[in-house]
Amino acid sequence: MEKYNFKTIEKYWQAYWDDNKSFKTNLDKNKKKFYCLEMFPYPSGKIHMGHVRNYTIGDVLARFKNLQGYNVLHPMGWDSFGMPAENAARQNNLDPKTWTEKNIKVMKTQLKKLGLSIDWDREISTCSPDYYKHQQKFFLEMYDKGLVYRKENYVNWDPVDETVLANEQVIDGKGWRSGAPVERKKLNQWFFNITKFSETLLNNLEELNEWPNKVKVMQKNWIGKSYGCEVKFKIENSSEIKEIECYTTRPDTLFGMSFLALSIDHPISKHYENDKNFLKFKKECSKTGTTEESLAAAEKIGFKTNLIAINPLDEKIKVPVYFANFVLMDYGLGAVFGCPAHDQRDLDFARKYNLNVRVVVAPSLNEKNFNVDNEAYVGPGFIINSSFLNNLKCPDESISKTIDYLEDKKLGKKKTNFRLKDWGISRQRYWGCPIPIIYDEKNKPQKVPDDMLPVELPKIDQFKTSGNPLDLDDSWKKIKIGGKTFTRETDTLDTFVDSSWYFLRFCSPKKTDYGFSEDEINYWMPVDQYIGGVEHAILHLLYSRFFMNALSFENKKFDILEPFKGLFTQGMVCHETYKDKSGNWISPDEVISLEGKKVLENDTGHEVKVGPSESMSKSKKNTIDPEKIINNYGADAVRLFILSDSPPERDIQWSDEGISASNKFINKLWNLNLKILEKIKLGNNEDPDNLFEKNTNQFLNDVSNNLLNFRYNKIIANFYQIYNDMFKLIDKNYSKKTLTENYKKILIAMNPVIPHFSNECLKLIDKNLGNIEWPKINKKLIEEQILNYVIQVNGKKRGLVQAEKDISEENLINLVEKRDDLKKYFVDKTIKKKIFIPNKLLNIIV
RNA sequence: GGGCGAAUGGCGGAACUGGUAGACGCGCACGACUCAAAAUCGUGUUUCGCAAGAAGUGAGAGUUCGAUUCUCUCUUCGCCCA
Repeated sequence: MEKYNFKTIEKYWQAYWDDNKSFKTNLDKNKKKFYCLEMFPYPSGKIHMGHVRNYTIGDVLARFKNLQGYNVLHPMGWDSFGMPAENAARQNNLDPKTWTEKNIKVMKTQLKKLGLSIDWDREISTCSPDYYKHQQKFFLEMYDKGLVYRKENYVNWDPVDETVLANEQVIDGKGWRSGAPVERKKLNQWFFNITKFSETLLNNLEELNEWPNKVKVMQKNWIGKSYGCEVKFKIENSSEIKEIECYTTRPDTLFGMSFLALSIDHPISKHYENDKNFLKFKKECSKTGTTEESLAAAEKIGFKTNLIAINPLDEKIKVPVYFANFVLMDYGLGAVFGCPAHDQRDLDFARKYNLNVRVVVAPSLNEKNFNVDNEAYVGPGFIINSSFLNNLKCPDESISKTIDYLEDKKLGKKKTNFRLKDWGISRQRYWGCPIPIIYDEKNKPQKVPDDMLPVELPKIDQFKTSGNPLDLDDSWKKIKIGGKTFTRETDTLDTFVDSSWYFLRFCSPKKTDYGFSEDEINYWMPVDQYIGGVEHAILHLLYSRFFMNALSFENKKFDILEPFKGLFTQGMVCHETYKDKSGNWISPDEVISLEGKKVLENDTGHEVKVGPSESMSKSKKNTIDPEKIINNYGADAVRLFILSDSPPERDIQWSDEGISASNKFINKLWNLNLKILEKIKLGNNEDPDNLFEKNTNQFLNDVSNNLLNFRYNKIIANFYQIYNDMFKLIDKNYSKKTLTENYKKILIAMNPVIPHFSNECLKLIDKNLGNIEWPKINKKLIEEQILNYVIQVNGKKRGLVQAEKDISEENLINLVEKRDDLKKYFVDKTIKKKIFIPNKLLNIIV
């Protein structure tokens, strides 16, 4: 058996595609376009298997659409701002730019080795001023439109590193690097007014019918539209504070209220600024993080004021007013009323401070003595103990009736509320896009003048261990315009901003005066198929959708507002995990498999504990380096395997057996190919049977269908099947014409998955092949003329009968009666009924 | 706690709108080639049974001539939100 020399052949074709710019795309209004985009990578150092999977899935689609004659846009770029670069710079004493650029170079070479059909002339990098200068323009445009504003907001502050932490950098309330308890700190920050589009972002989800439903559900929950009511509570005993307004989604439980709770940032807190105990309480609260999750986990604590609030529905119900750590200022009005019987949080609070618990909802009308102990009742039922609301069905009738009543009496008003908050975009970091704002002597923000854009990052040689370098660099920070001194904004933009419009930039990557050309956007957008990990299902996708709306707000720039027509979220790549005796993780490279199951440590020969397969991660050391695998088996084998074992939306197990099977298969294909070439050379004896042609068309049909439905694992099964078919048939004597035509079609159908192999084989058949096209399928050949009919007796399969297509019921029964092995099941019995499904089955009921 | 989804051989997974369960691959077993091994090729491989046959798609019910597929209840696992 001859070995397929993937090294030479893959190198040849990759150079060929590069030299000929085979995947270069231009706007061509006469051709139907297809925009295929995979989420662009963060240049962290080397590509990982997740990238391999993501980009292989996309590449198969792009190549398929190319063969189908579409004008395919398939670009690649780098999401190159972000914290890892700063961390690496600190560690290695260099600047983030150098580190990032080196990584990009390495990863680009690696991606090319995968044989991706990418138009590299459109390559972009978000950390390049050529990219972010347009982003700064967008920022200022949005500033002019009122979509950007500044306000004070809490951040996670690491007091040791003197830096702001992202939520994921806070682990158990402590900074991930310093280990110091994280504090809440108020900072002035910039915000995008994404909530202006809450309704649009929610409603437009409905038209996205090529998105996975689960992603739409997640976005819907994230936006979190709720219907409720703002209720006014009179304050009895204060000359300064007359009333407090609360937002609630459950006004029907008002009669069960036993306290009012305010956020510590509620305007009323100003009245307590001189109260030592309140300040102490506030400090206590600042110890819990800023996330909803950490607040939910934290103990509920309160600070009791002297205020007494009156229930608007019953003036006899008077309750104390607390400041509480679980009320957030940016949800609703920063004030809620507590109904302990029907809200777990309120119940915990009430038990702690010995407050009244009054049940106002019972599961059914015969349970009027229903009681709540330490578990709040939040289910449906009927209203009790609530005067005129009694017996209303909850929540169907009770909520709307209460709101009507409150509105009628001018005690409250109906209000829809969104969970979605405005997008805080300030980051106290160096390695990001500078915010194009300067402050005058009075600290008033001003736009950086247009002719001074882009605001570029200053070059830095060394990273101090703490603080933001931009803040420390006065030569950059201070700027003189027209004799006046200004101070630059030293925060940079959240990197999610960079990735919120990169898909637009790909349409006009070289345009210098603006971020994109409207003409090109209107041709290429929307992205027909977007492919990436489900971990970006909420933020990245929502922000991108917001950006389209924001850019076109008050000044229509393009025809479409939804950036991604189709979305596909691929699963992760997993691998077994290994630990040594002392419980340290061991990488697969250090583990050796002997006599089947026993797994030993390579160096020491010690036995290794094999753990469950988990998504590949550096911390668990269960990663496999794609470049090594490509070097050992070739890109085609890797592409084949990464698609073969599991449906692309599910997690896949990486296995040595798997990749080696793919490698073997390509070698088998190669040897079959040599045999076919020989047969083509010889072939002149006409074998009348057209099985080869029939199988070919069946194969084309299956592959086409599976390609369109993202059933890539089944495509690989189709490959194995057609190989098995060809292998069986190759000893027959087909004509040169039959062999050549059909084998070519098979190779073309394999081209999207194993492009190097396919191109090489096609070249061997026909040197002057030229452009290849997706073959037309002859459906007539696929339709069977002789079918296997299933014969059931009482619904149980008893055998098969071969008969011609479209046979009548009577004729089929005649055939069955001639078969002793089938006849025996019903011959002595009375036939009650016969069910005949044309071209499928016959069920005899006795 | 709420929402969404999944569960099929030793393993990854097939089965189009209810109509042959287990395609295809891995693994395993046996055989061929070889002094031998690797590689390669051939045969077999859901379970029980010598066989005829029976059972079988997480568990239990239901609808149906017929259910992996539809409905309900439960169990376990995954993801998202809290």
